[in-house]
Amino acid sequence: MLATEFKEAITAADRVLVQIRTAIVEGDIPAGTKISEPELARRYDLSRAPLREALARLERCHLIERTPNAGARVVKLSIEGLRSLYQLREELEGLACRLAAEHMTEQEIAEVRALLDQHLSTQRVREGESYYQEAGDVDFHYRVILGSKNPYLINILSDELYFLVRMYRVQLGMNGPRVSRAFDEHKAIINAIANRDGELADLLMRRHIAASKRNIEQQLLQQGTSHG
Amino acid sequence: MLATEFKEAITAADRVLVQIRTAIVEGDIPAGTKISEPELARRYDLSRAPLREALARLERCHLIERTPNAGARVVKLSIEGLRSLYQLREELEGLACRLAAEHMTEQEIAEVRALLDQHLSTQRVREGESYYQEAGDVDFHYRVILGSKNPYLINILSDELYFLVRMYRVQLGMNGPRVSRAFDEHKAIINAIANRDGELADLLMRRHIAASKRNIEQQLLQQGTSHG
DNA sequence: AAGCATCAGATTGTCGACAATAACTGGAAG
DNA sequence: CTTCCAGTTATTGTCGACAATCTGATGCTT
Repeated sequence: MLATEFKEAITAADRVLVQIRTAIVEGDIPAGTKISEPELARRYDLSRAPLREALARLERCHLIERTPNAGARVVKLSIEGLRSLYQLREELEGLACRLAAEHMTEQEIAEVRALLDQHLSTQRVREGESYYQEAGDVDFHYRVILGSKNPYLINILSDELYFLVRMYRVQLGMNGPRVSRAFDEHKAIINAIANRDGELADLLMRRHIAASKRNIEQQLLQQGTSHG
Repeated sequence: MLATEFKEAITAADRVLVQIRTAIVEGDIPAGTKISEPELARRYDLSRAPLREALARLERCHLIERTPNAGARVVKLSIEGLRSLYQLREELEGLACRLAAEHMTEQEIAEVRALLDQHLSTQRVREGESYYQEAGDVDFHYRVILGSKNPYLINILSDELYFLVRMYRVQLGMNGPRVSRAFDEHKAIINAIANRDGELADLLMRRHIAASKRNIEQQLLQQGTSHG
């Protein structure tokens, strides 16, 4: 899905990684499920060697938790986990904004603006389908992150943290007025970057992420209280 | 070395990971070296399966770079790499300080202070031996990072970024007046945390890290100019 | 002579089987 | 009836071998 995955050669471990990762993020493999290596190997029709390679990378992006000799479980979504994750996200994407304001080329900025216009039109067409919003949002953030030009920051955000972020968002959903507001916030952020105002872009991005967090937090609280 | 490694069971992959990682950090396997799986398997007397598991984790902490079907190389130390890495470090350890000022218990703070006193005494005894300073510094930063109580932040800093940080520091060295100053800076940081002044602790930590960066940067520049 | 295609060698990716460890069931003792 | 212990089963960790791919050298063509 992300550009960093298309290095040169695609291996079986890469393919099954994408499949399982998508299944976890979308909830097809529910949170908290015990991972059985033989079962998954049969299911995806390959040996355990590439499967274990894939599991190692899933652990890397915090989608599963392994304990030696005991196996792996799909991570559980929790309010503390969400807070810790978004605390980091605010800080790192804020930094990404400051660096993007410094390093993004005019062409890259123009491309992001074109992307936003495109999102706006598709949003009009497919109103209510939150999945497209989700994809669009991820794409916007991804562009800004790349714009930071810091390889370690890019790696941490887009390869390690973002799949878990998407898991929270996909499984707990974006609702109501939040969807339309996000576009305006994206616009404001890219404007600040275009003006080379890193401080402002940082601030706006932090608020944008904080708002998103509150939204998911409420869903989690409602879900939690209704169950217990 | 770090507490996060002693989970429950120690496997062969864990052991060889620690061995190879130490060899890379200390420079026994020089930067830029091509990694040969069969050779390392013979050298450490095990099969390629656990070795590959170890290599996957080394890639995770940026000590090696793999390209599919082509093999792995030990990472090269560069001035751009150092800057990108320390840019992140400043931000993340600054955050860690703010969180530590909020979450560390009085007892944890007292332990860090005891640790610093101990470092001071051992420094007097073993003056000049920069390795002990190195270990002590890592230990101090590690305590503060743990004090943040944010599991994702802890994981990124101590499991992913810190071995590369250590590689820069061990191979390019800490020299002269920097060593003794570091202790004072550590003292000031833990004092700010003890006063629950997260802002100040953040600022002091950023300066501390920036100073460390400049030190290594100079070494790299001298080394670079003397060669070409 | 330079550039490209082809082939040999080595390396990585994948497979199935074995060994070591952990989880589960059943039974016995308190 | 509960708790602890042992045997059984299933799972993970490791191994050696095979297949697919890349690297480098050789020879041919232009």
